[in-house]
Amino acid sequence: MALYKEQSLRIYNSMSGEKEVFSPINEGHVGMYVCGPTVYSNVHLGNCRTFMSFDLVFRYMQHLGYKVRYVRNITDAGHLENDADSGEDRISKKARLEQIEPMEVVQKYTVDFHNILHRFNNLPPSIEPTATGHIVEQIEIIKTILEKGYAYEANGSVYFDVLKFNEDHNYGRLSGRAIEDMIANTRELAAQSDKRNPQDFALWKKAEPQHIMRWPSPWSDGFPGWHLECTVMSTKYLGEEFDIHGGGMDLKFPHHECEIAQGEAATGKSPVNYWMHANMLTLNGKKMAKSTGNFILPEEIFSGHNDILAKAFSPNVVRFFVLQAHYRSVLDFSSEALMASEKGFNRLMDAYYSIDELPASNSSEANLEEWKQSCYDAMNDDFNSPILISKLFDAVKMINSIKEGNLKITSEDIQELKSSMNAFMFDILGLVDSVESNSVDTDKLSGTIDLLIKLRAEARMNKNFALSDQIRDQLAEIGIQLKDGKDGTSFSLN
RNA sequence: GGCAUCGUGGCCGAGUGGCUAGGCAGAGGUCUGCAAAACCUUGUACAGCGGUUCGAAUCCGCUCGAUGCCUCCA
Repeated sequence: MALYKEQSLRIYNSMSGEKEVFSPINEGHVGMYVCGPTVYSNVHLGNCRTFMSFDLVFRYMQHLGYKVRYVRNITDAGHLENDADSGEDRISKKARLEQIEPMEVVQKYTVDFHNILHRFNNLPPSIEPTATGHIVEQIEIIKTILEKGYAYEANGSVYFDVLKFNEDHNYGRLSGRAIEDMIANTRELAAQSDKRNPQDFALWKKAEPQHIMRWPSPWSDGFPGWHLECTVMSTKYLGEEFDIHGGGMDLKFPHHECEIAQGEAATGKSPVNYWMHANMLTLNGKKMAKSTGNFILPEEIFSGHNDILAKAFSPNVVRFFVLQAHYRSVLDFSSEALMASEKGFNRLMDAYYSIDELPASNSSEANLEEWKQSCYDAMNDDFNSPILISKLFDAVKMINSIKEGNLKITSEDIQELKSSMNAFMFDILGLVDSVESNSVDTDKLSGTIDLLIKLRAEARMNKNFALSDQIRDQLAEIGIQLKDGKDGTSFSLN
């Protein structure tokens, strides 16, 4: 029997503002769409946090036995940068700056994006469609929305008629905005003369002569509007109504609001059952953002090449740090916080690796079933990874107590503990088993260090502490720490 | 200005009415040739004021503060 029948998963739905029991449209299947990146520069850690959050969702759903189709787009057509820029989009602007083709920029940063997410051990989505690959579909849906009367053409561009839509639908439901308020609080914007109303948004934009990325359409040579690609690609691959739509909190308005409007205008159906929004990663108390320069790149963290970092941190530790906060909470990035996570992470991994050496007893004093269910309860409660991690530390305590002889456990339970820890740490949280992934190198390394440990033990036996301390200290200098325990010396790599 | 979210101990970060988060740091202890590591034990908290309640960090109101969105944005 599939696990999802035993576990009751609840998801916080941004639309209702409440945690709701998750019930997919088709039993056993989940359709999930997540707004992907605009590939015009390197992804920063803030972007990565969002994708790690949804990777957690993807992984847990799969663990529960759901067949998940996870669609995440690549925005390679660029969005309008600002009104003063006469419709020039980000990707083509960058291209001109670097004297290369737009698609070269797209390729470069798409590769970077994939590499970075892979290092964070994110699973690739099931489908990763691009905006430029779906221009035809976007033009078709614009025609439909025009036919239904929710859009109008003006000077070669097509705009969504928000006021018209709001007459028989509710624009602003997701973000909790009333259209009257929006009208009352509209900023003074120049160069919006084609729009009937400032709230209207572009479905198709006529390209200025210097605009590189352009496609023919019934209205003009131009490019699709900012919000259309997600509507088209989500419904093409998941259906007019699908289960989960995710994205960063900053996309809630206007992007997701516009997606709802476009979907409802085109099909008459509300496209999404569960809206999920991942919160921001902050740096210095402010949102990480490319545009403000307040960001840190994953590469800088892996290498330690950034002034705010005391040292380098592995992708694994960064992922653990991110998962120690709930996805709907703001998380502040700092070297200190990462340092704390690293120590905790190492303790967790050390405990995991010591499970195989635990002594078995004839009976168990620990209630593993109860512990395991508490781990599921955490995840079932809107993917509460910080609680899950606290439960894993309960297991660390359990493992250490068994090791110290203060707790008895059967060999069956040891196996159960190991497989559960394995599932929660690696399958669900997506941490990487570093011993397993580096086995070839560590074989040679550990043989070498074991020799040094033996030599040091001999020196200590002969009370040659000068030599034994030299071995210990010099290994420490190159990042190898010797650990003297009851049953001899082991080591760890820092 | 409008809408939304949040304000937890030295730091990070869970928790939504009564009972414990967890991690890091700190203190004490075990172990050690000395250390480190590991393990055990352990303290300090719910922005402020008022209200509801037998009982509030948790609900309500106000004040102060912070952040996000309102323009591309994970």
